[in-house]
Amino acid sequence: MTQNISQAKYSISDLSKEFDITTRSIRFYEDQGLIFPARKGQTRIYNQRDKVRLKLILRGKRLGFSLAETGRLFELYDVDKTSATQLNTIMTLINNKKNDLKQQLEDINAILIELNDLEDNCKITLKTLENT
Amino acid sequence: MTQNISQAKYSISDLSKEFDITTRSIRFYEDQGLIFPARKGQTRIYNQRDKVRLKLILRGKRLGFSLAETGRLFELYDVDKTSATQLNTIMTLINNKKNDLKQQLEDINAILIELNDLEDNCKITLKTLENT
DNA sequence: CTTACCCTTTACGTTAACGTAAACTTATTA
DNA sequence: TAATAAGTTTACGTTAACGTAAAGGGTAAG
Repeated sequence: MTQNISQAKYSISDLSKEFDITTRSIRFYEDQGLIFPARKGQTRIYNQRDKVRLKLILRGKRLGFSLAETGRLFELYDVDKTSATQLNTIMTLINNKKNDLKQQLEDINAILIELNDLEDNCKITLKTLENT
Repeated sequence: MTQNISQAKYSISDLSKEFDITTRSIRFYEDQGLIFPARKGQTRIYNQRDKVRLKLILRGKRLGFSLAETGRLFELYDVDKTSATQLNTIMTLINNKKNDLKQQLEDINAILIELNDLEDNCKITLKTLENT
């Protein structure tokens, strides 16, 4: 009783429009081993999994991750069939990444504070200008 | 009564060591107009202001800012002698940046949650391996 | 004086992440 | 059937952010 669970399928231009990136970029990510869409003939067919990966790739980019880094993060998700030593290696990687991200959180909060100060200064200066 | 307030001075290699970057990078940032150290002869002399800027440049990099973006942020700090319309433009820029950063905060929190899940899975798998 | 070290400028090389163009296949529409 | 649209591969071009090497000046120690 193998049900044909209807999986959503997308063309490359579908995803291109949805994520507002070029098809060139999408093919490039495949080239770098980050996604591996199915093929119908030679045409690429993307499914939900590919879509999620694209979303993660773009999120990574916003955070300044290289494609290689994002690729390594993807690998971390295939934890099955790994030995204890491998698991420990993975946990080290995870903790490194977490520390990076915590540093980024600090950075962002610092900049936000500065930007708020700047904004306040602008407002004050504006008030001053109005009173002339 | 012009006091000679003793300003700290640094050589390029001082800063290179302190921030763990190459002198090439430091000169490059100057090339891009992000810092403008004084000169003694043709040797660069850096002061506290330059040091702060370097710190900000590196923080920007950690957040995925391009040097050009960081440069634009630096310009925002010179708010003096600007007209009201300019101030409004600046405040728009500030708000755009703030929105970007808030998006990054969301991104980072999302990834941190995923990493924690991953870590939990690793731990569980490790426990399982121990019980064999 | 020369050796060593730190500084300088000039300039070509390198990597990541695509842009862009050429040349071609497949499918749909007029 | 011819044109249009969307897909493909191949491959050279581009930009940012430095790396790296060459060629040289300034000064302090041996």
